[in-house]
Amino acid sequence: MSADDQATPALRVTIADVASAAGVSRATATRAMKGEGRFAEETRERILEVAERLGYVPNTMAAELAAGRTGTVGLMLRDASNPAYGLLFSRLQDEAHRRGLDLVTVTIGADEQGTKQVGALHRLLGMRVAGLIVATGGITGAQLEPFADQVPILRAGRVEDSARIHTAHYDDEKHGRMLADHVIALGHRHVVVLGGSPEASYPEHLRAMAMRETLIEAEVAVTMISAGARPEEGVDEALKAVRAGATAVMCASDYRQLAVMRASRALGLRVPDDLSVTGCDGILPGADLLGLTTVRIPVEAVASAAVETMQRLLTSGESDAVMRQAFTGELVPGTTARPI
Amino acid sequence: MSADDQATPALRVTIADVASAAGVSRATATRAMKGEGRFAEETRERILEVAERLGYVPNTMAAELAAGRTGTVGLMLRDASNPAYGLLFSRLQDEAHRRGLDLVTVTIGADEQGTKQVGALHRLLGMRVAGLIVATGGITGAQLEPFADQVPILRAGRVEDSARIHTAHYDDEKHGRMLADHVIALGHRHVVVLGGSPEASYPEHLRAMAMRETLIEAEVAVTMISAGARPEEGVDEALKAVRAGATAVMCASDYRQLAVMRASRALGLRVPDDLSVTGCDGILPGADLLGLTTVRIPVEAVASAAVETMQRLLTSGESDAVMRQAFTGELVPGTTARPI
DNA sequence: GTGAAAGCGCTAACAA
DNA sequence: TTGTTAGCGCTTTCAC
Repeated sequence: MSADDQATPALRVTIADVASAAGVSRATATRAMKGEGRFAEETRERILEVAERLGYVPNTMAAELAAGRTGTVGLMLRDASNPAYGLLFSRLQDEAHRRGLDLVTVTIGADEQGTKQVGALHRLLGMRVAGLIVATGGITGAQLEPFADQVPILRAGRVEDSARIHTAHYDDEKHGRMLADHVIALGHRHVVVLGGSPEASYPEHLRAMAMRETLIEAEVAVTMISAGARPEEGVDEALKAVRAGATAVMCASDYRQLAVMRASRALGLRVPDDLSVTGCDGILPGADLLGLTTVRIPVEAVASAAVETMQRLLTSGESDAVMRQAFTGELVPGTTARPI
Repeated sequence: MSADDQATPALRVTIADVASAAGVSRATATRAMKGEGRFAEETRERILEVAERLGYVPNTMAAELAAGRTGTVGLMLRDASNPAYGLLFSRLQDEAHRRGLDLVTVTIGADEQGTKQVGALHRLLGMRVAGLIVATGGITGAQLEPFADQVPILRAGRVEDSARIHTAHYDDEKHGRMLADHVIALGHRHVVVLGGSPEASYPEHLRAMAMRETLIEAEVAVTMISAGARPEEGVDEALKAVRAGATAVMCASDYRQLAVMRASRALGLRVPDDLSVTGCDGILPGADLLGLTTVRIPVEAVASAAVETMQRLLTSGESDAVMRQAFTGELVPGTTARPI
């Protein structure tokens, strides 16, 4: 039997084609293909072989529509060009793979206003995903909340204000404190804190506020600069403060730290001889070569907690208590900050 | 528990609910919602309002199943923890947004063997995506080809051997040549080329071979090292060659370059005083501060060509000629390579 | 301008 | 063990 008019797989092949080619009914074909229910092993092999030969690819939409459930978890991601998010994305995927969860991802440009974000949310909800992991600050808890009793929702990476949404996040405040303690221990008495405004980056804001508070408690003079999203913003102002006597610039992210180092170099200021600089994230490949003083955020821990929690929510009826898990990173002393 | 579930949006709301609440038929509701076909403007407003109030979220699976087509393009991505892929991902998303295409992404761990990769491919195909952009080397042209006449397929980032698959890729060979020319111009006469094996990274392999060829043509002595995927591999061997007289190490990626710099530092070798080092990618934030001598790959151009081409394939009947577009990056002289 | 009805491809009882 | 029969939620002619 080698009359192969079916040499090329066609996506139009339906289970009905497979069934009739194998001489069985659609129901039998379905059961055999997924190995559930009762069927003769011999039949199964024949069906599988026919399916293979015809290039049958099950239509997921139809399957899930009929079954009334989805096997996939939706992931809303922030711009992956930031290595911190890229790595989180990567680790979430790995962990999901390991646990047998399928992830489907949509991302939203950081610059978009609410509209697109909600559009992306609706696209995922429209797919009737079984769960939702949100790894972007662009969408608020309030926007998510209405759907929280339809599908388990977990925010990954940053804290969540809504009481009905689970989280696995970085302990941004603690990170801010760790860095501030380090700078204090180095003996700095006048420090610039350069962070994003709450709207630009809430995590950065949390870090910056924690730094500020910790520094003030230690009676260190603080110059606060709240900048926009672009890392270059506020750098000039920070260096102005340095010329006015500050000895260290604490940045709320590695990106800003790099911007400060760049600008310092351009002005002939040496790091750490003329000023100390710290960041936060510790994800950049090459951060070690630059000697960045920073905190390495616990991406792996957050990713695995996020996926693990999601899986639990999916299996055990979704009536669990709301999970809120914070993870602490590690101080990387580096060489961009030195004793005064 | 109160019996008031009208207030909370429910994913279970179907268009039938909306229709009956608005006192129309499902057909009318559909038309009004998408603004196609004939309907009274007044009716439309009423329906929209009801839908909003009920928290209606259209079931995408049902819609696309019924309509027999999908509005989304599938993206297969390689591990986004590599900033080069993270950035490509990000730019592809941006460009797709701009052009009104919806992207749904699946990624595959780099370590997986064919099985998972094919699984991911089938998941996308199962969703009956309208097109496919493949940005991972983990899946071969041969595996893709069978589906090429069902759905337009475009490979982004690296060259494709299959004659039926469109591409928008980096000109890896040219990049290799550009870097080699630079090193030759600096006067190096004995150079180590450190790249990945073809299996570990095909783009790296192409770059390394082009470097080798260019160097040899200029009668430069070349020591080739073909390493595995991990950037540390082959570094010791490269430095051994340096001690044996080589004056430059040309790496096929920035990652390897960083590894070489790290190891050099550990051994007390200074870059570029004791040896020159080059890389390739130029994507790392902070690459400028490290002064990496590299080629900045044209991620933006590839991303926008990829999406543009896909959109064209989607609109104009998919019988277009196969597109093959190569993009060249820019040499970044840096300070890690200096004249001998 | 609107509604009735016939599916899209698949799954899941329930019979046979 | 296998086939029959309803749908899943939505779109889309084609009458009204």
